Amino acid sequence: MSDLTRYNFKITEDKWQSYWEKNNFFKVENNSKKKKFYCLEMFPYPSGKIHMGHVRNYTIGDVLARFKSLSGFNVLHPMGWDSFGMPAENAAKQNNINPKNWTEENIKLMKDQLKKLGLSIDWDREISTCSTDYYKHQQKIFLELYDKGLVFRKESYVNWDPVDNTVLANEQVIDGKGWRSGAIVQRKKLNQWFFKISQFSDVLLEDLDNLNEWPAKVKTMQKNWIGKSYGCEINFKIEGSKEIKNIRCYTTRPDTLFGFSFLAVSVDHPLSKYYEKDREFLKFKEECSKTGTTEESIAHAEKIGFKTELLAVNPLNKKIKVPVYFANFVLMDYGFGAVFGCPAHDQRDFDFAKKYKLNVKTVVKPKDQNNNFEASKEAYTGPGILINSEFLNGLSAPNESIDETIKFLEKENIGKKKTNYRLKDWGISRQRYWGCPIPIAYDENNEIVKIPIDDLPVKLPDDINLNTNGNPLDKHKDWKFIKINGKKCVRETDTLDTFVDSSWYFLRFCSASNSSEPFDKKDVEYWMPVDQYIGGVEHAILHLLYSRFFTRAINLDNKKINITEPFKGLFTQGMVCHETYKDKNNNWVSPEDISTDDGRSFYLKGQPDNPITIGPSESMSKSKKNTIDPNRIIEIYGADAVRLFILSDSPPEKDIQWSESGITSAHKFIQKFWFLSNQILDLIKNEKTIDSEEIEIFTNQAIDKVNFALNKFRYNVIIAVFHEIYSFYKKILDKNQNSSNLEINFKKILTIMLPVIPHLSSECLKNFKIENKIEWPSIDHKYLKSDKSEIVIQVDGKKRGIISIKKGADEKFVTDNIKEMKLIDKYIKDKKIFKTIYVKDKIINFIIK
RNA sequence: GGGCGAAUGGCGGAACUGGUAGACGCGCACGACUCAAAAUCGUGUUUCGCAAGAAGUGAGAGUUCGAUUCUCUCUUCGCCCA
Repeated sequence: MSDLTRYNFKITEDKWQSYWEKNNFFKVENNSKKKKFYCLEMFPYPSGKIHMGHVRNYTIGDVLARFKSLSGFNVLHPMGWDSFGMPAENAAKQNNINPKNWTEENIKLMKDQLKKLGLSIDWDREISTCSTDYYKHQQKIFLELYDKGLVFRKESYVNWDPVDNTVLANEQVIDGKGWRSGAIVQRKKLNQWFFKISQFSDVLLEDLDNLNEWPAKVKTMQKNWIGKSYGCEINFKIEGSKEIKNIRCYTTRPDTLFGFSFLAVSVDHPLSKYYEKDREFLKFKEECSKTGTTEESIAHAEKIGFKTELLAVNPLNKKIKVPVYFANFVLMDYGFGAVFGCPAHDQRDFDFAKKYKLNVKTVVKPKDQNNNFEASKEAYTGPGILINSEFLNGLSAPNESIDETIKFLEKENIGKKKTNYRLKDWGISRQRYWGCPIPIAYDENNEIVKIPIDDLPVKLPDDINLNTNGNPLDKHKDWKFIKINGKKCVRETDTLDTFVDSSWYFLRFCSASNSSEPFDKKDVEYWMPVDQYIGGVEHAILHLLYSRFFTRAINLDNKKINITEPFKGLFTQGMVCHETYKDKNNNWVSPEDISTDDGRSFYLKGQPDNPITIGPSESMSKSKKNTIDPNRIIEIYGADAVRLFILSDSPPEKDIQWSESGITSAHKFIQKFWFLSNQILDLIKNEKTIDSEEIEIFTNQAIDKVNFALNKFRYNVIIAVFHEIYSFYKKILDKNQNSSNLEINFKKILTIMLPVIPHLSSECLKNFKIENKIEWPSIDHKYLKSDKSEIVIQVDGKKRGIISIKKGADEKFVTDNIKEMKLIDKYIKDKKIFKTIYVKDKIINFIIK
């Protein structure tokens, strides 16, 4: 007798997980005659607890990895830890422990949790970016890039917290104040390290076209981020100063030059040094420093200016002279730190001009307006025709007018055409302890000295006092002062941005155990590029762009690897959302703390007089208390149920709503299927009848649907097919007939379910005496469609009936058959058929009107 | 403000290149089992209508024999950039 007891997922899932582990089931070799498939999910930050976002990300990846593996590919599916970064440092500060211990402890916890999901990961290749085994190679790469001239040092502005004595990331600046100290953040100039990513602006942009397995959305975002623009640099003559005779500007709209009414420069512009003794200017500069450094904060801030006594001359009409301002909305990093203001055709300039009562002269009119058109309420930025612009009048803006203006400026030697990029060089210095040390020192003349290769890695010191202001490494005298070749040196105390760690980890996975080199050329040639990369869309720009930069940087001058694009396919999954709850005092409430008696109205657990209001479903976050702990759910329902549900309700690229009823229904399915499988096991012991065509057709079609859905990432459709499979085989069971092809087909079914619910499938397959050599079933195409087709009968495009007829029938045959049907007489009667449209095996449409 | 995308039952969603709209799940209703409940199983479930039938994929137009699918305008929402 078969096992008709309930499916004990705890025992079975444990059993298979340890079986896979003991047998090194997912260990992958670098040399194989099989075709390779590199499946990678973005590696996690080891916070100590997995969240539903991880569950979704890694389940999607695991389904693909298992599918490819069953399909005969040699699959690399590794996992690692993005383990440097601020949370460890903060936690260590709070609890007075070492970030290293905290991180390693978390990795242990999280690894156990991930293993409980039953992922097909080759743990032998596990890497952790905070281990010297990893970052020693990174330091080597850093020095190589330095030798290639891709690393440099320059002064740059940062958000400075004057209380904590530390640099803040943009997102740590809230309303102009430090998130921790609450102090007003200052802009401070610091010497910092940069990667010269701008050298690759053009190729990074152009090569986006080749990434045809990337979402268009991500490519657009990267394109906008790189922000290539064609414009013009113009040299303005300045009057009223002995020192400054010219100011150079960059503009994308030189054609609006006749609407020029002021010139604005950044407070950091070289011009500013002549105003350093001016108290009013210093006050203004300080005011500007409160604005912050992001483009967004500048855009939102009120436009303010400081008027100088200087005048700028309009190069197209030298009689026109306009005032020169310092302004808070001009960035030194963009263009030349100076812009010419044309209020009529730029909203920012318009706001500024209104505030300081400057001239607004309209020089472009929309095509359907007359020449008296005036941009009086807001700037007009659309296309049109040039007016009030002397020799430019009548040209169409923007294309024709821009070309013509540039031609003139070049001829007169006042300006020239220039391509500009929004993408800035990548600042990689972080004044923090918990990051990869920069392998650089400075000698007594403050000259840069590379740490010799033999002295690598530069290890982070363990004995560190984190409870100091500023960078703890800076205070660690033993570590900081060293000798290189007998010369006294001071170490660089900045550490690397953690985005550096994740910019090459996918290469490291190819040769995870190579201790002498970051990676082995042969391994990388075999595995790269990543065939499918899966992760959150929040990394659409920085992480992916930096990784694309890194592969090019590593390849520069000496082709170390055989690829330029690291990620052939990219998939960005949606977020996991949950309803939000608030109590009567407007406090967020966790879903675990609410109760209901009737399923309609809810109250705070144990407090029936404290009603709960249900808010919209939003992405799970600790602050809104709408998180669900995957651990708890796995405990209650099992990993297979969680995997099944997280894929079932929405297509993977869209957000998914977590629901209690959803996970219970997934759990019920697992139980139901277990009974079904066991009952079929019983049934196949009976005497066999002949092959059932019905089974053959259904099973082949089911496999076909699953194949299709797998290739298109329509994983929610796969789950729908699973339900169809259940109800079909339930009906077979009810017939209580063992067709001679039942067993073989049901085994195929179990196999195609394996990527999604590996534990249950493996257990069922084992009961069917299949344990090793499981292969993805092939399709017998003759069963995909029967020899009859259902033809829809339409009259005037409306569905009026359906007829089942042999395949490939011609129009006459179909019409003759339809004529015998009374159904159609009703609609056609004695009306004349004008025209008949017949699409073979699909549809026939009679037009009678 | 600019760019991109989305809108289908009470809800999540399905529909391959224009060809039976609503697969599958949730919820709900009814029924079976039960002293009863839970669990489980079965049936039904776009709307209006007793029915025949009609309408129907955010709104409005267009192309077409035929539009959820293609084109245009608009509305709302989301994301990114500003």
